[in-house]
Amino acid sequence: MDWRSVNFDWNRARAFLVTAEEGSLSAAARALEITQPTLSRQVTALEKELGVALFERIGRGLELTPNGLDLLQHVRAMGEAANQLALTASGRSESVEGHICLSATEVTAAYTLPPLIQKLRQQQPGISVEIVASNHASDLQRREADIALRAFQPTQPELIARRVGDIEVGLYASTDYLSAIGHPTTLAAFNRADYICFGENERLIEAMRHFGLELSRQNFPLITESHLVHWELVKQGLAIGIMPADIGDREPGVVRVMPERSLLTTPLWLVAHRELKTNRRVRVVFDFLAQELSGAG
Amino acid sequence: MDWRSVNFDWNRARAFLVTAEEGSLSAAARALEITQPTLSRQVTALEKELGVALFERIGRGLELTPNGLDLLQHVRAMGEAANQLALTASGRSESVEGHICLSATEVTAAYTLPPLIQKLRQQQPGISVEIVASNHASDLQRREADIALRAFQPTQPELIARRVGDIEVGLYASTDYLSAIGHPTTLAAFNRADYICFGENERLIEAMRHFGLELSRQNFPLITESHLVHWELVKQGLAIGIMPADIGDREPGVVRVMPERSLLTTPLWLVAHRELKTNRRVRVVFDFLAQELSGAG
DNA sequence: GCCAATCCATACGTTTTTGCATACCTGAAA
DNA sequence: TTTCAGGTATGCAAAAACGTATGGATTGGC
Repeated sequence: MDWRSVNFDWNRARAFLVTAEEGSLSAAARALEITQPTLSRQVTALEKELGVALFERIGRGLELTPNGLDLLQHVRAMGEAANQLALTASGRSESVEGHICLSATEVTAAYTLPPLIQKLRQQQPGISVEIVASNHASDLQRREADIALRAFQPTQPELIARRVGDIEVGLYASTDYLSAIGHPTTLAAFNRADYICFGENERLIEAMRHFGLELSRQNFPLITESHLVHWELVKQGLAIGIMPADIGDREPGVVRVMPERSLLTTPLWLVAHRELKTNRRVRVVFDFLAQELSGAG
Repeated sequence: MDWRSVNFDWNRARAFLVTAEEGSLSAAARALEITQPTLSRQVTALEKELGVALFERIGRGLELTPNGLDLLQHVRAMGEAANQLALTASGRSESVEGHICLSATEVTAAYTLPPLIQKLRQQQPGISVEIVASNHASDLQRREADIALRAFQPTQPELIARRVGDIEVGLYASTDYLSAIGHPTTLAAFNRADYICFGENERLIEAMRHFGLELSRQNFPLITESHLVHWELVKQGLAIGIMPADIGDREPGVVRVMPERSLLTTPLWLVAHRELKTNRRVRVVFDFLAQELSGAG
């Protein structure tokens, strides 16, 4: 075969890809963990090598030229393949020692995972753990994490999932707050309380309606995307919030609202990429978490 | 976005691809125009970086491991995208000076192209020309050539083609050979002559049958894939062969067999990749050849 | 309108990579 | 068995790429 057209510096293509996606040389250099002058030279060299201007230097930053935009789709394809290569290669590694990245919601990351990770690290001291605490689902396909804990079953066929239990979610308030609003006991009384909302969470409002509460926008004077900030607001007596029962019940100064009624039960899924499940280290951590969460749940 | 899984040395992936496809480090190094030790170190470094053994060093050469085979498909995808990148980038170049690669059959390359290229180089001294003389169609998609001359219309939509004339093909023999077989004049007499065959060319035999000749395997004692060797055999009086009329008629000592009858007329197409046609140099050469061949044909 | 922040390009010393020469190995043929 | 051809790995000097430091330029906020 003729390899002439493949025989250019592929690292320069990578430099072009990340620069275009990140929008600036500096940001791309940070992402690739190299310095900005190096990346600048790589991109310039690629432009010279191809004989095509990829970026227009305008003021503070770069802008893709029409030619650069045309060429970007091909380096994107290279990047996708490179990503798959790295993913599959990781899946072939049989080493238990090394790094693993877990993704979970803030609450799970803050309250459920720490004791499990402590136990894991006693059993497997060679494994270092990174926790991505995020309330949106990480993209396992792009390997933003190796293993994710999610409240829903993934639909993508390239992901494998195991249901490890159910989380009962309840309404919680500090005793101070309940005193301040006069120790309500009826649903009608709770309809006049303040609640904390997570952005535009329709599912949560629907669950509350099903619970029996008739809440309007005025019931949500506090909004935060951060579940941990939300929990602090609850603990400090600003409003009523929601929490997994096993966590909320452990919190002194906070009590469950109408504990005899169930607000919401959500499943808990362990998810990993199919390719990565062939990696021994991922398999070990996955099975460990599955056993611990199932046993505890 | 998270670029960690893309952040490995892409040149090492290229080294892996070409080594796997070529079958040995030495061959791959020749293809990439680098030295074998360099390539050896790149492949070794990739294996170490991924933590996966790609090749098994087995005696005289390398052999892909099962893991290497799995990973090969992804670097193949990277290579395809890299190829498209280079192709598209070349198409964006506006420089007239530079190199261009023409593909044609041996006969066309040897007899039709030389005067045209001479004229082209007088008009455009900055263009250097490479001729790929091959009797199978070069893969313009993989850029084995920039422009091809073909006897048929390509079907791939990514190729653009222009019909530049028709080639009349006739049967030719040396006067010495015709004397030796007794100056035959009838079809029946020519049925007892010797002919030269190009491998398994059904189309040619069908044309001869349509011409009126009833030939069997015994009529083809000489076989060669090389059209030029074939022509030498004709000139040196070993058998009857075929040739474009304008070339055959110019050859002293060789005459056309039954010139009043037409053996075959085949179109001549100029073909280029759609992406490359936006390259000014390719456009210049393409249009030059189209004009010259149309005017001459 | 000025200042701070951010970004890109260039200069120079250092690190990494490459090419050359060479040693070593295997498989086939004399 | 010896020899030879073709292939892979290692030592060392040259070349290329990289990081640090720095200058020039523009945007956004006060």
